[in-house]
Amino acid sequence: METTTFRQKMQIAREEAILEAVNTLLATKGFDLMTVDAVAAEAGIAKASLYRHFPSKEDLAAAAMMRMLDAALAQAAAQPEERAPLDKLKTMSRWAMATALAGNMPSLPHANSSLVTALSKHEGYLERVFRLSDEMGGWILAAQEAGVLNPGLSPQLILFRLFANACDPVLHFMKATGQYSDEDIIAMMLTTCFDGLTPPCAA
Amino acid sequence: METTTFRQKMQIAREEAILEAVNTLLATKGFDLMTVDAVAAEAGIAKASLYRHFPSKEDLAAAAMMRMLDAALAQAAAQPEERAPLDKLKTMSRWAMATALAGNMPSLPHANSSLVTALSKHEGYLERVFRLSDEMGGWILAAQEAGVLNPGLSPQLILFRLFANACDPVLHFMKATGQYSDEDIIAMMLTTCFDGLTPPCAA
DNA sequence: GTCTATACGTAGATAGAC
DNA sequence: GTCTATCTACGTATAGAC
Repeated sequence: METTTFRQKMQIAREEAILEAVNTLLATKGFDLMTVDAVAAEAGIAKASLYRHFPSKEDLAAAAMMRMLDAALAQAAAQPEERAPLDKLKTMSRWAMATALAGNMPSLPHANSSLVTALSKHEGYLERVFRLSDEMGGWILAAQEAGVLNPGLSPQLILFRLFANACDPVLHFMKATGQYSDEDIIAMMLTTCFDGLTPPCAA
Repeated sequence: METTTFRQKMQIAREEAILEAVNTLLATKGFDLMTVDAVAAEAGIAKASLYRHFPSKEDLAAAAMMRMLDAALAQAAAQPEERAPLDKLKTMSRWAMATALAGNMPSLPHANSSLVTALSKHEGYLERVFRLSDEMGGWILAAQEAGVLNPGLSPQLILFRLFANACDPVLHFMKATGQYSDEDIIAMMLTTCFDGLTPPCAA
């Protein structure tokens, strides 16, 4: 059975290369402007071969999104048990923004495209989204109970805002000024997200 | 000269109808998925006639963006002189989010499309963006001096965050839950944007 | 100035050889 | 399983009649 196993490994490696290409292209050009030709070229494979691995452009993107969500879930799982919930949330947000600034965060189109409708029915994708939401949702509730997140806010709203950090255009605007390092930008985003634009408590 | 005047009025009315269609389609589908055929159909005009008014799809979108910016500038000009700078900023943000929730905020593609490159060289568009930025930038500085906006933050960052509110996906996520009115959502967005996610000052 | 009809390019997907 | 070559659909833009 060694042959089969080897072939499987090759297959997985090939698919990993494809998804890496999709990831980059989804991050830089977005789904609509990402062409399957470009994915094939970037992955160094013929387009027809690519379609042997993934049946459609939507499946291609869905696989890349799931890959990113798996990375996020791994980040979540890697959080030290003793870390405070609020710090877990900030760490997740930091990771997501760093990924985005590095050009490795695949982003969905805002508007109704074929992709969103496909994803909204995609089991594997939804399962991962829910799992990540549950985990972070737990931290949010804990942080609210601990009094370090505003208990008056809907946990859902907080979750959405944290998710939205990953694809916030402000990240790229600030980067485009050329005045700040990625770390600077992330720090500013975290400060303004959690503490707002108003001055800190006059204490 | 009445004939000419009448024709001009007709021309303007026709172009207004076209831009209204573009505005809606840009808001719902985005630039890439907006087809010129759809614009023509929505405006009740033949595609070839449409190209008599606007030389390209990019010009079409640029005109819609300028129309939106003019509306924003009108909002800015309509602010009562005596209103505090911070309230002027909030009013602008409220207007932008209400427009977005109503499906009337044309949004740019994040990624590099033909539109962004076209807009980045478009005089009329840039002039309006700068004019709006200057006006709001002045209010930001005043609010920082008054101590109601964090003086430690870059005014540019604050401006970007306010602009980003208009196209924040959280708006539509919250709307999709069906639990909140537009006013509720706007209030929540304003609170979290200005005061953050952490609890209010313990006073 | 508006229409119908069409040119032209391109993108997603497939056929069929190897 | 991978390739080259191709199909089909569609989107931007234009030609030419009225």
